[in-house]
Amino acid sequence: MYMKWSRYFLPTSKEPPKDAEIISHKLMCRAGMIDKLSSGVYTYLPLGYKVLRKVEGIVREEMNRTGAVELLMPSLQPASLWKESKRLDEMGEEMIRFTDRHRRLMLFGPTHEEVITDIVRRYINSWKQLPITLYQIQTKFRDEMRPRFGIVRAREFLMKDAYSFDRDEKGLEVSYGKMKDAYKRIFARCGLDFSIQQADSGVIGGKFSEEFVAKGECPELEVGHIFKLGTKYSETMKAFFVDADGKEKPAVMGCYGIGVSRIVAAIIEGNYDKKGIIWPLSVAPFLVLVIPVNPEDTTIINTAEKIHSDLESNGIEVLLDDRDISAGMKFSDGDLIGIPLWVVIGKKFIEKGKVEMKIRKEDRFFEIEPENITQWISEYIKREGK
RNA sequence: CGGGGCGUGGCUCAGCCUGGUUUAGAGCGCCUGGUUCGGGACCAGGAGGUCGGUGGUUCAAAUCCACUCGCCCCGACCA
Repeated sequence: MYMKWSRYFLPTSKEPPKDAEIISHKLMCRAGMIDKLSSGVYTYLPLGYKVLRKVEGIVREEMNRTGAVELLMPSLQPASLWKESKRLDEMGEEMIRFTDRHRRLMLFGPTHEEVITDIVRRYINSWKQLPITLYQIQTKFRDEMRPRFGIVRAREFLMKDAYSFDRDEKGLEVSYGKMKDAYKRIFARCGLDFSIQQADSGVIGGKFSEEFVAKGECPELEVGHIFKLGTKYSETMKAFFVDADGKEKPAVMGCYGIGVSRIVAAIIEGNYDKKGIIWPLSVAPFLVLVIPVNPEDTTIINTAEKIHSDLESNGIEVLLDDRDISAGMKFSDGDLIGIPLWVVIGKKFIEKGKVEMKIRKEDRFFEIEPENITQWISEYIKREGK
């Protein structure tokens, strides 16, 4: 749809809020992407939500490509399930709990091994149904002792969690390998520079885990963590299947998490300059920013609107900065929110019928005829790879 | 959870130590009019806070004391 800045909701600011420490947090606040409601609890404003959805889309595509199947589990869970897995006390205060009106202890899921194992034990009975990997993209709740760095360590955040079930260890190796490959593709597509490290499995348990750590100044990061769980949950929760030899065996599990909201921060940590964010094409909230320098000049504004609708009809997401403010402010805001390509319509259009393109990441302008814009952009996308 | 810090218009902050000319200020933002319009313009006018909350000390509290709530930082912890 036609998107004009004046009709959008994009509150940028010159100053970062006092409590922002790391660059991604500062920029997300200044670029009008997020708003803090409470410690570790954030609203994704339209621009931030758009980026979040882009990342989510990449994660979903790559999960589906491996043959994993998406479902959606509830955030609300009965504590009884966690008693069964013996993790109720282990997770402790980090789990947000409450007693419902029937005096039943409930909790907001910090992770979903229990729920998925419960589903699988009731529906998967035969080796013929294996292997299977199920995943969801969902809001998780963790009452962090100390929320930090904006959305990097939040108490409510978006996570993709996948769970694989195999007949045996060999199968787990295959499922695990597929996920690991998918993770590499996901982070690469998001423009993240990352490393893989062996890690402590913590409360999740299992015998082996690796974490994906995004490079940057931020001391956190970890953006993904994959585990070979083995039969920890399937045995304690009795998720058995009948194998080809007629014997009952526990499913061999793996689980695979990605902090979707954390990826957004990690992308910024690795893609910014003094002026603001520089979105990789793959996750940019808009691909093109159209700037009519003087919106009172009808020739300029008409041209801007025409370019805008031409691009839109070619399936390119465009934001038109139709605000009645100085050009300098538009440029500053444009740099801040990091839209990859700009089309600037100003005096050069009046003088010689040319507009200017700016490539954000190169911080470079060049002239172009208005009728060539769409083609140039299509080629640029192809060249840069989206 | 231990240690430290901070809460004053939408945002960033000054004032607090040495209570009383402060009808509580500034910058940014916002509104109106005008001049501007290629890198966060300028002039003039204007709106907006009772100083996180409660209680106390005092003739008098944004300023002192106590409690409380919220937020941030360091540490420990962290799929």
